[in-house]
Amino acid sequence: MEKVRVRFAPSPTGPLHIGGVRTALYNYLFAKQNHGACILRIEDTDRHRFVEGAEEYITESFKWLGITFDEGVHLGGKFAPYKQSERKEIYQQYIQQLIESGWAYYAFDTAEELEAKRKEYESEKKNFQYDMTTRYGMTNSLSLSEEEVKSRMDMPYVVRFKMPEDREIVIQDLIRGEVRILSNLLDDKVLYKSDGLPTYHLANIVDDHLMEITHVIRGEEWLPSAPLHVMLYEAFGWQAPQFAHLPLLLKPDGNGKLSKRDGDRLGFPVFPLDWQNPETGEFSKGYRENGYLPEAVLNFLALLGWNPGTTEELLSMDELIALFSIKRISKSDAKFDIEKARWFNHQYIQKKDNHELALIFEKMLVALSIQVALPKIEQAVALVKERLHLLTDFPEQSLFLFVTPEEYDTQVVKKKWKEDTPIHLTEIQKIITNITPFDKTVAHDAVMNYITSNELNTGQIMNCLRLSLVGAAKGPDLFEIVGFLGKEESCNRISRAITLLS
RNA sequence: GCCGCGUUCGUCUAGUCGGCCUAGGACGCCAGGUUUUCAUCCUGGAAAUCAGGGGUUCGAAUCCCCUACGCGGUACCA
Repeated sequence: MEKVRVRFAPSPTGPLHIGGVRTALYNYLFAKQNHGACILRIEDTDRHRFVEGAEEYITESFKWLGITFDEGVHLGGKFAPYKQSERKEIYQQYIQQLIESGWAYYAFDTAEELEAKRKEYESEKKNFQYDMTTRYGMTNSLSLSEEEVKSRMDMPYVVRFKMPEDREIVIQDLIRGEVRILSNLLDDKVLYKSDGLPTYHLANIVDDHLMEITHVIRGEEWLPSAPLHVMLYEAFGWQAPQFAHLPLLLKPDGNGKLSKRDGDRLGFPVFPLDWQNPETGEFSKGYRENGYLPEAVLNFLALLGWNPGTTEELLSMDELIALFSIKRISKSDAKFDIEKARWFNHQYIQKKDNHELALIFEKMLVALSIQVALPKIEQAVALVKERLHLLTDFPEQSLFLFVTPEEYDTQVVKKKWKEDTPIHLTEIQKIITNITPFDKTVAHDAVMNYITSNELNTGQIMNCLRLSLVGAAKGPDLFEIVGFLGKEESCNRISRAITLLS
């Protein structure tokens, strides 16, 4: 058995959130570093919140990101099944054990009764909690006689944990150190629902134990229920795994957890892949479709709440695995910064092979009904690569290389296009035409020679030439463009500009 | 309300058990340079009195206490 076994256990209630991706990444890095196992478990014990397609989305996201699991749904493993809805019988057995040992009890209070109770307390500015102070006044196997309990067993009921009194529960957290809480403040959580399925708390503890999980690395939102989990391990007589509660990812502006709404509002993705909710039709964009490279997303995410202890920030997956350490995870929440994510993406695009990029861009061009041979695209990549922050920047950065400009930037025209411009451009066109064999360097020298010998304004002429070829005052080196377009197309564009702008 | 966790430049963070921190790096921002254009790139700069207040100490961002603020939790959701 591996000495380290971790798990990522999402609930299929929607697309995988970017914060979840980071949690999964940390689990993955920790497992790989320790030659352990990383498990993917689906926690689908809430039937009401189940969303069609969410599980497939999660799987596909990890596939894109390059995070692999050693065991889990779709993968199998020695502790299968890895989907909680397929493990119902297992939980029934364990909840029975808890009832028999006196750690849990049946409760018959209906949702309406509980709601009424809460309202009642609320009106007195108090908070109702199903706990040691109230449980004997409620309808459960603690307050009812054996006979009464028996008679109610064919009606819906839940099973609650009987939180022990006067205990100081200590959680040893790998990130936060010791966290202490008094058991008297805790409530009797429902472990088993009336629909025959366990709640997260029960299923989670049973599965982590059965699957021999050694380290639970999860979001800080779980810290408040960690004492319950610790007590459950005690109730079962099991050794608890080690805990590490991760700081949360916060929205870039203001406060609060990063949510889908923030992404929509601020215009950046919060999910790895595009997602459309099958029920509401609501659409959410993903990093993949927005032109991010998975390695950039991962690198950026890894550094949100963790650092290697050096000033190096560009880290490959292998480097992350080697360098990762739970000790270096920070305690405080991190605000999400899409600008830095863009910067990482820019860096990774520069590292990426031109041919690989060309294959990606070929599809984008096809989608725009532009057919270009792959070697030509690769050539274009070499020209515009360094100006790309997102893969999706490619079309707008390179379109003029493939398509003759339809319009000319009016600002530039106004500023640079003079009365004698057509005369000079016509001359330059002749110069270019006469170069055989055609060569961009020769073309450059010849044009420069024309400009200097006629004592012309270099910038003004060059900008007009650029305007003719590109349609705007942007783009890579002018003669690289001329070289890319070739003699004929370059001359055609010059003619066209002269006609349209004079 | 109650419980828990947290608090260093706008943001991500460094700051190994107090002294080398007149607080370092990165993103972003600003300026200059390179480029006949734009972007990239290079150089430089502004930017945190270390949340505030008390201690302890020769000496504190680093230790202790209090306060404030932020976040999380408080469901038959995970």
